[in-house]
Amino acid sequence: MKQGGRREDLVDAAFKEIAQRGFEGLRTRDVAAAAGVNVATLHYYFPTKESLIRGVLEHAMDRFRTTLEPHGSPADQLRNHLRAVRHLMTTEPELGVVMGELALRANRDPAVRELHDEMYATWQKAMRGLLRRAARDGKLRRELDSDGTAALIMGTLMSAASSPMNAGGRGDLAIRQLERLLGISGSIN
Amino acid sequence: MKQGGRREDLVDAAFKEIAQRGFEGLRTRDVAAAAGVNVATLHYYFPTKESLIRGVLEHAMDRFRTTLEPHGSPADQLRNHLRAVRHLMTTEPELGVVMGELALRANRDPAVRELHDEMYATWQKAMRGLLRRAARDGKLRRELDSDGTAALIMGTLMSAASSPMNAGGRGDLAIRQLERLLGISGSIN
Amino acid sequence: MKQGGRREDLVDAAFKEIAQRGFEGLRTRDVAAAAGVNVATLHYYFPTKESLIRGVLEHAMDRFRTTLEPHGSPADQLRNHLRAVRHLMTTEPELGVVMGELALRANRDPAVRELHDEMYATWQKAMRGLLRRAARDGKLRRELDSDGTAALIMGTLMSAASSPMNAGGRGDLAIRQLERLLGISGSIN
Amino acid sequence: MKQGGRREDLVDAAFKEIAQRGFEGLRTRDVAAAAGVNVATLHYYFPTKESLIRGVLEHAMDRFRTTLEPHGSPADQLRNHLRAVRHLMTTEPELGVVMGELALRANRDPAVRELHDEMYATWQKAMRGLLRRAARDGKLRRELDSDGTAALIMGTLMSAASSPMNAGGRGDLAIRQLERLLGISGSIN
DNA sequence: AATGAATGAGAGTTCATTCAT
DNA sequence: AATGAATGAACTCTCATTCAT
Repeated sequence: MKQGGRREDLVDAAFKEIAQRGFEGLRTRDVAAAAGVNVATLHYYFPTKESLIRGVLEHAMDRFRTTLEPHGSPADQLRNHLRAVRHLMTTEPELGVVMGELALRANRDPAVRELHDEMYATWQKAMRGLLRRAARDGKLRRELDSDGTAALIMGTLMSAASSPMNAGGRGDLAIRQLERLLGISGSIN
Repeated sequence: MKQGGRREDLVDAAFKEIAQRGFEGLRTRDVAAAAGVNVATLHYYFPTKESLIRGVLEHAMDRFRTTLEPHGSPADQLRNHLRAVRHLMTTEPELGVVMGELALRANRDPAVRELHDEMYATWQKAMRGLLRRAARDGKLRRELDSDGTAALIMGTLMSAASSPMNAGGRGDLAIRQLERLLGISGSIN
Repeated sequence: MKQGGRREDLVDAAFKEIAQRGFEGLRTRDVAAAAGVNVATLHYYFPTKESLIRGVLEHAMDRFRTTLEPHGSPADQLRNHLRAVRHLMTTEPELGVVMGELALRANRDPAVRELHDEMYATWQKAMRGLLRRAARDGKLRRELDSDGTAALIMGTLMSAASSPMNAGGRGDLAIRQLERLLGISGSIN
Repeated sequence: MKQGGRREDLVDAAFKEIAQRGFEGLRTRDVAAAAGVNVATLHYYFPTKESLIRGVLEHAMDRFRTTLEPHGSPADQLRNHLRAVRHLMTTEPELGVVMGELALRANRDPAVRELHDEMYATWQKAMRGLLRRAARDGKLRRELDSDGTAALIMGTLMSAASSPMNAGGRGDLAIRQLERLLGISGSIN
């Protein structure tokens, strides 16, 4: 599963570090140590700490994108999407935390902001497409075909993924309720 | 509007600093300077940086609590509550960011975690009370009287308040849509 | 026994502090606290830390001088003197430590050096007087009537009083042996 | 004479600094500067100030041990030992001062205490061995074969080495007198 | 490609001292 | 005579970064 590659190792280590201690507690030395190399080696691959962080964010977003890529039967995609997040929250709680850190950082770091907005735009477009198609198929009430619903879903998912309110299993209450409200709380579960 | 008090000044300054640069960028020296005092003075009031942060968080949560305290006509309380957040997001975007930082930090700092959970529990209790009474009054569909709805509302509000997705005015799309879904998108707007 | 007096209280507190933590660990705040007053009050009585230290040293030397003042029967004075130190070591081990600190500090602080030398000179004069008179009375071998013996006695006493080698009761071994060597290990014990 | 090695340089510099200003006046920056490196470099070798101090103490005790290691003809060892200290006092007065600081610090710092006691025990054992053998050879009065004499010698030596009473050449008065009393004031001088 | 050693620029914290009251 | 509040200067320690090897 792992195929080495110093760069990847370093990004992985940094990812875990951020998930555990936040940007606040991110130390190049710790990352290097966790990856089993010298700090100087880290700087060979990532000239600055910022560049390392950028690497982590790209990686995190890739992971997010990949996992959430709608797939499966055409009409169930929306349902699947939400379910995928519920699943992700359990399997990889770290990802949620890192996404949260990313979101917060986007507020003040223009470079991160750009990454964030790009990802958000992509997501939103996909989301809207799904909603529209679902509505057209009669699987969704007409009035839900909107940017508002996309925003609501995305907000709920993000907060579910990153907030400590959701630790301890009761995390997906909100998502489930949203599914019910949207009328897509599929039989398949 | 301002009534002095070094302690308050320092907390205010730290609050703004966190909102602007995150915990990551919080520097005692900058806080002190912003409050117009020497660093040593800061440490006279707050022995450690951690204690200053705690001060800020308590302050932030107080502010949040106060603002969101449901008031006004009895049946409209829920509506008012949501509206208050929408309003808060515009007036004081900083508060949202700080709450976001708080939430993230709660994931790794037990002391913060405690503060967070306490606030969350209080809020949830209030929320559920509101939902129940609204349902009893016939203003809300029966099936919405639940923990899930409370979680959904709170998640949406939090994410609306702290995420950069919502900057630039389109922030309250999600909340509005939620109101519509709940059937409380009151004529009063 | 205690008749108040802020100055004395402060000196006492500082003395104890030095005995416990050395000059290295002496903090004006701690001294003030131990004396039950504010730091500013301490500075009212002692404008600088140095002046407080000076006060402590004078106090310590007074205590040393007083205790060791040869008294009692004329010929036994020497014996009594040594015995007094042995006694002092048990009763007030703190005094020894402080005298040790004083001696060390004298190496680099001219003001302390002056105090130290003055005390040393006085002591040495008294010592020599004692030795001479004891020798004249036939209580001491002639060849011991010298500066060397005085130096030996004083060195032994000082080291016995301040060195951790002597903690735990086995401290006065050296003094006893010295008494035997000098032939004054009196029947009175 | 000097063979480099940053660690050694730093220890040397710290040693001199302590001799000159005491623990009280020991500043990492000064030590680093004296060794010609940045403070951060000092912390590269010694993570904390305490660890640097420990390094210095070990070094000092090594130096002490080495110098005082009894060598030369078997019966003269005792004499040589005392003479070596007299010599050391003139050649390296700093060592005495540092040993004094060490002794004082041992009173309150358990780690230092351990070092001190260990060295003391070693020394005492060697001393007693010497005394016994000298007595057996008939070079020493029988009644001197004791822990008391060992303690007396050691106390005298320590105080001679570290006390300001001994500055200015008249330092070895006490040792000489002790030699005379013990009857070992050898013709060799 | 990798590292041990080194560093400049801070960071948080401490402390003797001052001053208005 | 006493204090709470304030400060400048300094201290130890940290960290991203560089560089010779």
